[in-house]
Amino acid sequence: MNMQEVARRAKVSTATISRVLNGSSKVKPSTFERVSRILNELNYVPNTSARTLRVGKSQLLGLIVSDINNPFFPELIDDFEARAREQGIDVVFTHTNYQSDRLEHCLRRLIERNVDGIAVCTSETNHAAFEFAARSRCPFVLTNQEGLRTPYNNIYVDHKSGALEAIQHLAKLGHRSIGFIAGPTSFGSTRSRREAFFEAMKTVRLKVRDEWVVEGDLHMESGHEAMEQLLRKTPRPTALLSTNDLMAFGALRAAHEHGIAVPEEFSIIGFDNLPICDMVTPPLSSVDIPRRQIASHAFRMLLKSGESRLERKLPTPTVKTALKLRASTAPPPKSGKHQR
Amino acid sequence: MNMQEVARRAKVSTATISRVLNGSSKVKPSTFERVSRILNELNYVPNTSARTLRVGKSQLLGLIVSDINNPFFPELIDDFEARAREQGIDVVFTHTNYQSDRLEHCLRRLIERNVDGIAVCTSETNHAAFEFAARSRCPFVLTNQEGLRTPYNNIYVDHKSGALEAIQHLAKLGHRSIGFIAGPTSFGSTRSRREAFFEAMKTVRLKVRDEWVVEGDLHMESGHEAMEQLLRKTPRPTALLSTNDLMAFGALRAAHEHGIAVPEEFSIIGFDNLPICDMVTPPLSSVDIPRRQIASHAFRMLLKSGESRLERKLPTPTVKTALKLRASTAPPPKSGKHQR
DNA sequence: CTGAAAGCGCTTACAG
DNA sequence: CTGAAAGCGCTTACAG
Repeated sequence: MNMQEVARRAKVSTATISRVLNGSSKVKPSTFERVSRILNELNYVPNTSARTLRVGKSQLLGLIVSDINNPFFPELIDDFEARAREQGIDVVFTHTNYQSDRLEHCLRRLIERNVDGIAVCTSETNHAAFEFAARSRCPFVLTNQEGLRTPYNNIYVDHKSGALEAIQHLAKLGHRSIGFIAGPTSFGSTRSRREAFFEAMKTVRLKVRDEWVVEGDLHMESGHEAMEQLLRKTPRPTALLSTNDLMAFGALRAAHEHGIAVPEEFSIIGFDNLPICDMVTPPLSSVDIPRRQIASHAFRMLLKSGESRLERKLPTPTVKTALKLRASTAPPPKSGKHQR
Repeated sequence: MNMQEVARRAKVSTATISRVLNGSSKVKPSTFERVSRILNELNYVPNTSARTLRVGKSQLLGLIVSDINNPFFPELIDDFEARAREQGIDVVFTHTNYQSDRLEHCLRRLIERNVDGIAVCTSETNHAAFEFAARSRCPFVLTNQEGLRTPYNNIYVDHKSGALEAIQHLAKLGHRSIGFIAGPTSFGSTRSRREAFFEAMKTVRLKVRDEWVVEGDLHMESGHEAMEQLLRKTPRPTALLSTNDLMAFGALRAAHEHGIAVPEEFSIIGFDNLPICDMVTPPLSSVDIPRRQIASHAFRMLLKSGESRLERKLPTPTVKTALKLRASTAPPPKSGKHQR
């Protein structure tokens, strides 16, 4: 059932069918009415590929994330897709599994599909891939890939605001000995969280002890192990900030296993503010990354750089992180080591 | 940069370009070689819309889920997408937010895109929508929507095997008083979990007390409330099965707040086996729904019903559920009510 | 092994 | 307000 067929049955040209389909105002109301009815009766479904080929726009956006199994992403995807749907735009979704070489492949595939724009929400980076995308003229936007000065459309996530809030909160509770579970240095976002921690400690005039900075791989297990390491130190910290929530959950588990009560004997703050923070015991305080805001910015930027066909870079929005307080922090125990 | 342009530069026809692109064997090796090189130099990206229009197949599959924020779905999406990628197929992803009227809209949009098939992984049902899809001739497969006898391609999830394992496990530990947190009756999957619970109880010859069956809305908060209701009963159960993990987490939280130790004083088993089960305290035992298996079946069935253009229904695979034991169950306290 | 040509199903500038 | 016709960028049956 194509337009030809409909046109024959309605005794009009395909041009008129097309006009009715697209709600053109220059169709005589009675014709419009009649064609609409026939369209419905025939259960006509237009062919988007033909339309895309003709018009050059697909009403499709691409969304690339690192890892759909990471609970950080669903809300971001949700928000992006909801905004797209409002505008009658579909979303092709793909993920790289943190492999930067897959990024180029993903971009290419999306560009072949004539997507109108691509949001790249990955931890890993691949400049060759970005250059390729730029050459193709397909609008794209990076989230938290780069600092403020990059040639590409970009959204900047300010990790400092949230890290400072977290450290200030701990300091105000009386903590002087604060550890950090760091992430791999290969990702921009984990690097900037590390820097944010150091800077915040400086701001509140607390000394960072190198042996209290332990590196994990972002998974829960490595947080568990990092916590065990921290607990073996003498002296040991009375609180910690973790690069992400998953590792903080591991730390929570380790504390529990060692009979250390959180928050009474040890305070923990995560990073990400995953929905699961409400489900663990105690509920985990965490620095929120405003994923929905990020998604909305990305969507708007793609829309804008698509419509205006403009080549120049759009202004880079900055989104702030902020501490979401739950129940995993308290004043430090009276005299750390001798407790119990 | 289209094929015309490449053809001119390579001094061959577009037919030859197309053959090289598609790896046809009937091209003279030297020509193949030369054209390939030029293709690379020119950074040519084929136009998939044109190809789809011409060939009638899009190398695109649609995937519809109810709710991406539900941690049940990411693994399913992951598996489906991974299999698609292996075959050079992209996935358009969309979700209904549990609104059955959105289902038809989603299907229509995917069909307009000429997707080669659609996997419908939703809780809600909409028969009008399925009929519409069937009329369109676009292959689609439902997961756990229907029983074994339906005109549509379908994957059957056997909740009984897992529920029985769970109840048998509790019975073997010595539990005689087992409650159930039910889900809404509007979803097929929650209905069949309820039936599976009743049947399992019958099998182990335990009586179900109506006042120990409490209904929730699948969210954590309602599990919390359900648990509080159960704890107020006299006599009260010593264990419970929950229709899903999220509500079981709520129950866990409620127990904790009321100073009831899980599993020493109360055993809890969930349904879904979400990755988060490992992150709560104590780790939650849960009936696993083999989502990756479901996704794989769905993918294979779409591939098959696409290639053979066959109209008849494919055989319905059955996937079994099974208990995944963690740490949230133990023998009941010696004398339930008088404990402590 | 290669090319000329038709045609997939739309939209739109143009003419009336 | 409506239609005839061109053309978007591919693939493929056909001819050579």
